[in-house]
Amino acid sequence: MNIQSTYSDKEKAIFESALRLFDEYGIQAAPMSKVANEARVATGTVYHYFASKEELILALFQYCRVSTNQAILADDDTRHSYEARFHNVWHNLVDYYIRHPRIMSFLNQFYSSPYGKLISEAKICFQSEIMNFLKTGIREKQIKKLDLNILSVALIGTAMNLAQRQTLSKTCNHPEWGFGKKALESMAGILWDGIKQS
Amino acid sequence: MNIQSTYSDKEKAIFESALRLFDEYGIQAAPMSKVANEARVATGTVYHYFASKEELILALFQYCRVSTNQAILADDDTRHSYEARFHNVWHNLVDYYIRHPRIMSFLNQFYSSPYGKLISEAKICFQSEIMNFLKTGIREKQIKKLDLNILSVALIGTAMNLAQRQTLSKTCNHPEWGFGKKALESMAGILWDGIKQS
Amino acid sequence: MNIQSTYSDKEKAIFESALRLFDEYGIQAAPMSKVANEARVATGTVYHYFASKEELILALFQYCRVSTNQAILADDDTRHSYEARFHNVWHNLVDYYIRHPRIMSFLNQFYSSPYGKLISEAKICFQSEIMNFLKTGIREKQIKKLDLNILSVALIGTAMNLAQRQTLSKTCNHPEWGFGKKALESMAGILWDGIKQS
Amino acid sequence: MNIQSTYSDKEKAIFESALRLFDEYGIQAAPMSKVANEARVATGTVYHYFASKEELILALFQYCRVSTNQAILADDDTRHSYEARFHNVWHNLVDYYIRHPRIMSFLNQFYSSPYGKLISEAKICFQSEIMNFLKTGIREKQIKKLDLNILSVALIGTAMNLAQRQTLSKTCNHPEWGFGKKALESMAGILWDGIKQS
DNA sequence: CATGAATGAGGATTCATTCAT
DNA sequence: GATGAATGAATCCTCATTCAT
Repeated sequence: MNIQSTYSDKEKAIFESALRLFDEYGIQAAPMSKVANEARVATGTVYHYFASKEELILALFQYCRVSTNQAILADDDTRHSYEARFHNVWHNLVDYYIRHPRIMSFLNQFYSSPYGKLISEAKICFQSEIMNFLKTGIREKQIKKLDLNILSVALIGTAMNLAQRQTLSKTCNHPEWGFGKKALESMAGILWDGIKQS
Repeated sequence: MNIQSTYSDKEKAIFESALRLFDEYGIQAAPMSKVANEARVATGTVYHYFASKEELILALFQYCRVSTNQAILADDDTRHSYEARFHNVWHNLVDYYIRHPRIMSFLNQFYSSPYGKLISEAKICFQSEIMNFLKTGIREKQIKKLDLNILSVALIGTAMNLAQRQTLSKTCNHPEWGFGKKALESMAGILWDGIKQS
Repeated sequence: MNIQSTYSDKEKAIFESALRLFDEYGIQAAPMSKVANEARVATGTVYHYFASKEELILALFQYCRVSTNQAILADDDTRHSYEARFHNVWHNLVDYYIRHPRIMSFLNQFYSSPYGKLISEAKICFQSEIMNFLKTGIREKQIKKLDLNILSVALIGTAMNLAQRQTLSKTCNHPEWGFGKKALESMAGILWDGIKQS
Repeated sequence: MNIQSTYSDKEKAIFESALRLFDEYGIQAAPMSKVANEARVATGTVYHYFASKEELILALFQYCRVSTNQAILADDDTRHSYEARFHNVWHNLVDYYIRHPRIMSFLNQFYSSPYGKLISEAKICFQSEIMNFLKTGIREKQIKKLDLNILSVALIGTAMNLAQRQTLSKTCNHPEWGFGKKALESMAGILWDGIKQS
């Protein structure tokens, strides 16, 4: 049961087109007409599905939020050790953003733009499953009893920042800014060393 | 010798106006005319100092970059322990962004927008002093011999993400998203525990 | 035999919806889609009955024209004195517009808009029954031998203007602009005094 | 001291252009771009002077209202008999609309459109000088003690309606709908006979 | 240097109309 | 007949930029 099945083909085409153009021009500078063109629909059609550019942006945010959420915890397996699960979650997050640079770009722009202020609740919601995952770690005394927001910052802040640089290193042809498998592993290790119950 | 002294009063007024409006409307949606109005100058005057909107944005980026850089390492004191210095640097970064939310907002927007791709070199440069600080830690065997970019991600990714949430918690009136002094301290502690040479 | 019986229920629903929306938004600014919605039919259905927006407007004009015409002379009774009949016709006209403000609004808009120029003949036709009524008055030496158009202006100009103000006084909550029964009576009296054969 | 001197040349050009296009297409269907073109200015220039199409329409209404007002009572001479003055005022009104059919067209459209509801007070104000003129007639026992609004309807309703038909008779090439000098005179006579103190 | 009126290309949005179902 | 998704031309308005004063 995939969330994406709740969107029609046209809506999905519009989302994909928007993601590409938001990445290329920036959310605010991307014209709706181009979004429509690239989605192979008429301008009016976009407005048939989304009342305004803002509505499209918010719907796209939900779409990305849910996709990301699903990807991160999809293969979380409680039979594994918490340490392994933690590594896995963090890697999933990084991987997801690296494999979907436009979604990362969009989410980053969204959060830092005025739109970010529109979603107050939604945002918390976004992270609630990760929050639960971290709570479990504390409850099971696998990680230190730290502020949940702090743990979340440690997990998400590093993953986002790292994926962003990795993507930038490709975009800008600066491979030396990028990371190898070993480097990624060490980042997860730093976090785990920092938060594990010792 | 303050960097800001190299800008005239009008330029600084334009920068401040731009920071406010970029925060309110988003960089791309903020009109030059409003930037001019709020800076109490004529539209033409802005174009006297900055050839175009893009030039203004890039100049503002330099301005913010340098300000931030100065603030972070201004009081670094090599007579203190490296651990203390690390905590200090990280806190300075967080503090600076929290005390200058518009600068944070601008830098975040800048990096996630297409402008971010314009500054390849500049960006690295931005972090070079922090890089040096981290190199020192490795050379002096205070921290593990990790990839410098990874260490930089750990430092900057967490600080940015944390400051952003702190600011959002105020903007959105959700104090529960914010952090107390103790929580901040623990974040720095996690990092240090993760990277210190044990 | 009512004129309205020649229209289907759907057509009448569309007419009513159009009258309401033309009054609210103005003829040109009222969208066909809203006309359809409010008439509880699909957009395409409107186009099934009326080839275009212009056709709808013209059909609605006929509809209103005939309704009005019928209402004004419906109870004209040649057994009464001409003076009484004149008063009655004038009052019927005023009453009809006051009781059907949307029809008045539509006809006013129609006549003052470019559509008004489309109906040359039709318009005269519209007034032909009133013209006949006035001719009778002259023939029977009840009223002065004046230009028929002038008499028609006296009758219709005052009735329209008065009804418009009365309606506006309600819409704008300015009862002092409105008229009582006595004032209405005096208006008819002025006209009669001005045109009667003395 | 002409009211029009308070408008710049560009504003007046925009007004004239708007009057022409509002007459040709109807207020709502006349595009601002054409208004600008015909006024020989750029689109943006129109928006420099008028914040929106609605603002332009309201400003134009004021402009027309004042012009009309001035024209009607400009040559009113209290040394003449009240009857002569009454005829003069009524003729001035008719003449003004006939000589300025676009102003008449605009005012008619304005009053019958939704904009008409915006001006409540302004409208009364518009007629206040005519009201005073009528009051004088009553006070000096030249005309019957009738409701002022009724007198105003008699004066304005007939003048508007007559001018409208006269103009339509030209536009539609139906000279038989029009009026000669004698017919006009008789209309004023009807009114005077109806309202004069006998 | 400073001003702000003027420009006009470009963007968000609407809406009359069509047509496959 | 009835539907309403789809179209895209047309509209209102914005805003980066210029330039005469």
